[in-house]
Amino acid sequence: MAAQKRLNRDELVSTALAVVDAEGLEAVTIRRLAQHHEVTPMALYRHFPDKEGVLDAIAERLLSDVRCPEPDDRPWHEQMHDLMTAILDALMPHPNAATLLTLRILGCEPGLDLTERTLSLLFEAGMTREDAADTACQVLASLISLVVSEPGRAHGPDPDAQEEALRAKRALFLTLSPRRYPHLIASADALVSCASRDSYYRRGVLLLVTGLRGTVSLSAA
Amino acid sequence: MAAQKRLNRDELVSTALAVVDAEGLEAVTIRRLAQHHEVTPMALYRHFPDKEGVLDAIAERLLSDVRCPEPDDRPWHEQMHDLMTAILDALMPHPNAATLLTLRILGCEPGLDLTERTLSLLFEAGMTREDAADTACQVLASLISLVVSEPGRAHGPDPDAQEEALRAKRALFLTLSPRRYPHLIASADALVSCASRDSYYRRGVLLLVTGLRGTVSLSAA
DNA sequence: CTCGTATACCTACGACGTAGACGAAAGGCC
DNA sequence: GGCCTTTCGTCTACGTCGTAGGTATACGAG
Repeated sequence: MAAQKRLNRDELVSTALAVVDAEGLEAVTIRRLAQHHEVTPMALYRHFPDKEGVLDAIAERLLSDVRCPEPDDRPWHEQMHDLMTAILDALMPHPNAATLLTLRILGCEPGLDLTERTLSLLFEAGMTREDAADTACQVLASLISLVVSEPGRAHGPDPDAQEEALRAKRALFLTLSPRRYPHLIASADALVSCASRDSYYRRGVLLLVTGLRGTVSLSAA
Repeated sequence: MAAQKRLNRDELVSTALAVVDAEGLEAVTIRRLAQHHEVTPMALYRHFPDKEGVLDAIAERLLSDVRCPEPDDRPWHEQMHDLMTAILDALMPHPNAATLLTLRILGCEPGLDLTERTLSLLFEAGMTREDAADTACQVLASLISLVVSEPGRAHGPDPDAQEEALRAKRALFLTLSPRRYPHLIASADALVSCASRDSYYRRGVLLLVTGLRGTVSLSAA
């Protein structure tokens, strides 16, 4: 890839992210990253404490990609909708890496910012401290899981293997007993690879926002 | 642990699950499982195709622990509520293992059963095939993520290290700028370890069910 | 008793994360 | 320029991992 003598942390993270996107999380190894930069594996330890540190940095990169909308004076749920959409926009291109975020949001600055913003909207909606905390965690986690488990994702070394895996999955669905799994077979296509990414994510956000509005208003009553 | 000559697949899975629960996913190695059963590492390959196979089996075990309630003639959303609660009850004791489920639900029988049941309730609610498929994925993924990212979880080799990690996180929160993170600091306690597990999960289910009812009724209108 | 099959064992390989000591180069200060 | 300190990449080496390939044993059916 790049052949400079002086390593650069940001570029290391970029190639790490590229590897995750192309071949999955388990393809990220210290040795491979070093090879990409034509450098000894141990060189990376000048820039990261250990491999965990590399993964942490990938997570932070993803979170810092979120273009968090500024607060305005629209109702909280509209702002929440936009915030959630912004988060999804940042994560969607990196479904393999998104898994990393689940336990790392509160461990880096951009993650803290996002959480703060989410909490502030939930407070605005009238939630208590505890409810807001629990709910913020769930909302953020749900967004991540929406990306991670988007139907149609497969983890393989290369695109060929991934397509192959999809075909296999589809074939496997056809072998199921129609008596036992009628609904599953009816929705088979949509389950193995979602019909429209766009509507999948729009439904996801809608479900959460609707849930929030509903629970808030009934606890206010 | 057990010192029998004849290995037993179910018991292997049980000790694997025990290891995950106690020390996290990365502590599960072929060699350790073999050691627990006083056997050569290669012996395990008579019972699992490879390490992935072991993880698959753990996932399947978790899913088969779900005590799926029988269909009855209450409204769909009440049945959905109970189904979700049943799933959470099965996953809650194994937060470390729950991560495995995200990409494995559709890969084993108990997972298919659960998905079928979820789909059937969503159809009953009036959803289309595509909507039901997308929504079922999201609901199941959200339940899993609810468990995986329950506030207060830490991953360490032993309970001491985990408690230590919690203390560290709490301390880190106190160093945050109150100007920049007012809401986050206000909810700090609940974020680092949730006040009441019970209400955390109840809120989680409520949020989803409310969201479902809301989106269904508005698409019907 | 015999023989096929299932099971466990042994040996060995390559990839991984990373500790520790070392050398070279960059940058600040006179 | 000359020097010194800090930074950064290199080298060597260790222990652990997953697992391929071949071998030994024990059991059940004929």
